[in-house]
Amino acid sequence: VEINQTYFIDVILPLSVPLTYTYRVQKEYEVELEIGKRVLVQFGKKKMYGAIIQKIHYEAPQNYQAKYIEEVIDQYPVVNSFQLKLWEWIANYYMCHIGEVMLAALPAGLRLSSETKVLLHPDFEGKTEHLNDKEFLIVEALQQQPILNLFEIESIVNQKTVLPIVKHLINLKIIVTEEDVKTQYRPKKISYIQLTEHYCKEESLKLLMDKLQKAPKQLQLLMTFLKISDFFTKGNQAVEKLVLQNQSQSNASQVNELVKKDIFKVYEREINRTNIGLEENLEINQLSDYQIEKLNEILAHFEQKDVTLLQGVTSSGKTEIYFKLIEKIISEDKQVLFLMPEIALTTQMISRLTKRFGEKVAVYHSKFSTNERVDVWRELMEGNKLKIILGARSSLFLPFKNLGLIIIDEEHESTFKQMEPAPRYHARDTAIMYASFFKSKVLLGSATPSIESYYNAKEQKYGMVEMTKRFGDMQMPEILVADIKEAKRKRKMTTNFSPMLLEHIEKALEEKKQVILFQNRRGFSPYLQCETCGWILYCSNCDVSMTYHKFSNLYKCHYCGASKQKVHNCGACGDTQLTTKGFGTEKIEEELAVIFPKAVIARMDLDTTKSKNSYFQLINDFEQKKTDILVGTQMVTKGLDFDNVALVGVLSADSLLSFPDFRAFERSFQLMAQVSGRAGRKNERGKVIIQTYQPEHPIILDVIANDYKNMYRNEMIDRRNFLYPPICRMIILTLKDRDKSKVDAAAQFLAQLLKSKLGNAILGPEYPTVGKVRNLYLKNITIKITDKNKLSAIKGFLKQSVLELKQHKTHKSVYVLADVDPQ
DNA sequence: AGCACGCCGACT
DNA sequence: GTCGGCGTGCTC
Repeated sequence: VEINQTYFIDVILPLSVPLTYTYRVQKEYEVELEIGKRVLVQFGKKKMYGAIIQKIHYEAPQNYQAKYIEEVIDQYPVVNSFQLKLWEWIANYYMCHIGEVMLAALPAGLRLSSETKVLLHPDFEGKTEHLNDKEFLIVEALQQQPILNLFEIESIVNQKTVLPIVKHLINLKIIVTEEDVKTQYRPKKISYIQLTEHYCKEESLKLLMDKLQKAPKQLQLLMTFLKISDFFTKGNQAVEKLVLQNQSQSNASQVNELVKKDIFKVYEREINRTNIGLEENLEINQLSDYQIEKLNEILAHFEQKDVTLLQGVTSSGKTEIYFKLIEKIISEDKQVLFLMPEIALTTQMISRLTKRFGEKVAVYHSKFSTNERVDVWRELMEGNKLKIILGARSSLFLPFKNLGLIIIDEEHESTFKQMEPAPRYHARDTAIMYASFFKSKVLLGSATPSIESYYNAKEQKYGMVEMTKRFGDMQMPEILVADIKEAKRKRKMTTNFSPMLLEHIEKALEEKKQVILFQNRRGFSPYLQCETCGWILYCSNCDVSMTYHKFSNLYKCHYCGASKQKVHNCGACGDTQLTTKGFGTEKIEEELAVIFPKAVIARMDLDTTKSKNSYFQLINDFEQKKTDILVGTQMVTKGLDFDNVALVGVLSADSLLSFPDFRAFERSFQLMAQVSGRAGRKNERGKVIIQTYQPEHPIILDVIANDYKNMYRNEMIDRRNFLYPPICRMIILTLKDRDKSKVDAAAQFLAQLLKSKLGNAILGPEYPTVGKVRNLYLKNITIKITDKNKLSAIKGFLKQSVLELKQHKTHKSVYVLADVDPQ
């Protein structure tokens, strides 16, 4: 090793940039270098970022002069080598930039980027005569408020381009700018109170007590402190400030008074927000013989295979088996990751797990604050306490050291796949890859597995364990079909409810039982149509109809969020005869209120569960039987264990079945089977009513017969005939541009290029179902890959072809994104 | 992502 | 003319 060599590091920036970048390291920082630590670096003219060290080496870049780093931020790495390897795998497999993976993986509190702040120059004396109007406005604002950011300046001068003005003012030495690097993370601190040295002596303490006779509140505070800290036997023990306040019934300012008088001293300690002091409940939950048998089957599969699929009908007691497995893994001093879809992460599950495993458990999902997330992250990185993480898909990115098992419950859920933005990763598939880094096992659980996973089990790639018995031999619900076509023909459908459904709701209400109604569409009605010419109100930015929301009295676009207030005339013929068509949860709720005026009706959809609290409130009210009928979207199908539900209604099976997607039938089956599982939990057999125009549809028949296997067989025939996953792998390239003809031309060019090498593996280009979103026209090219050994070569070719497309002047501005294994 | 550079329309 | 908006390219 040469003596004068300097170190260089390749870093990952928290940005969507295609490369890693090389920086030079000053001698003084060399000892601090470690892969996974963050360094502060300047990227571009002035912006600063906290970037992750990916590689440390001696190779000076050939074609440019590397910048020096600003500093090494961390004392310890924030990501470990397993995580970095995972990031690289995701970027590679899902065809995105590693910076995008970093953005998804690191909680916001660990990401650093600078913001430009504008301040008055220290030598500025207030002369403003020579300034123009806009410059004057900025200086004036800075005299009011000493620090401004660029957005604030934009609004002050009311224009988008402010940099030339700012630069001019800098040249005039009137203002300066600085790059302010801010952290969002604030550790939680707890204040403790102790006596000051002086009053620890007995005489001075006594004197103090005498002196405080005139201030009874302060005396009381002092006495309470002495009592809580057990001062006379244990000495000057610190007491938590809040505890002292509560016990002495005083407030912070009264405590501060004593601090001012130098009687108390305060110190703060950083604490972690993960579960503290929760007791582990060592009582072993007894498994039934059936559950023990199934657990042993799983363990036997794990001897041979890395992944096992556990197919268990609702309430077959999967959770107890999960718990036993978790127990086993943590007794080997390994960690467990328990993934669930966000909507299934209910308080019920969280409290069950924390009650059993105490402070070994942490929960991690998107409704957590960034501070809470960083605390979980740090505890995993630095501590040794956490053994079990329960979370949604992003908890895959936490810093595990010795993962022994990943459980993925509701494995079939499509929300495990991230759609927007990149990385478009599937948490199940990524978890299987990740587990292999640790040589650990994966358990997939579902009542209605995804076709892919079931196929992999059938092909002997995964182990498979089936649980067909419901716990306590509870019966499967009785499923009835209401033929809407027939009811309409007989003119018995005046509302969106069939006579059969109405009759059963009425009966359930009479018996004081609860009802769940499922309609996979929020809002009041999905479109507004002209009675005269058939015109439909469309979103002006997207290629979809606008949904009417009665509550807010707005027409909303569910794709871009745009809304319109009132529409009186037809956009084509100007007629005023406009009617809302179709129905969503809101309309169902309204019709119900008319038919059953005495019933308490609640609605659970995206619109009613925006806040964390409202979601729990809805579930709570239903659990406590305050609600008679719950109307909802997907949300009602998951994780709710209610005992009193006698009836579940699916209002329109057709809207599921007619979805333009190769997975529509699979999804319809899964959704209907899942809602059905909500009916009749204890003692009684529940009822499910499915309303449909197609009572003879094979999927409906499979749902009635609860025949997953038949659904699977038929689906596989279609997937083979029309070549869809799991028979092949799919990648969809989506091209976007504001100019429709540009997208068409670029898509045509790219498809031609791809076809020249891959032939009929390339489909399209074609318009997706929604051809325009947020004023961007879309076009898809689908790649079907039957030989999975060629997967990475084909991805390489795709990247290269996109680069080639970008070489052409006419096509270079078209945005291309890749979706690997689309959902 | 954010910033510089260069092109082009519209307003003093 | 010039200012400000906007597309394009580059950042170690």
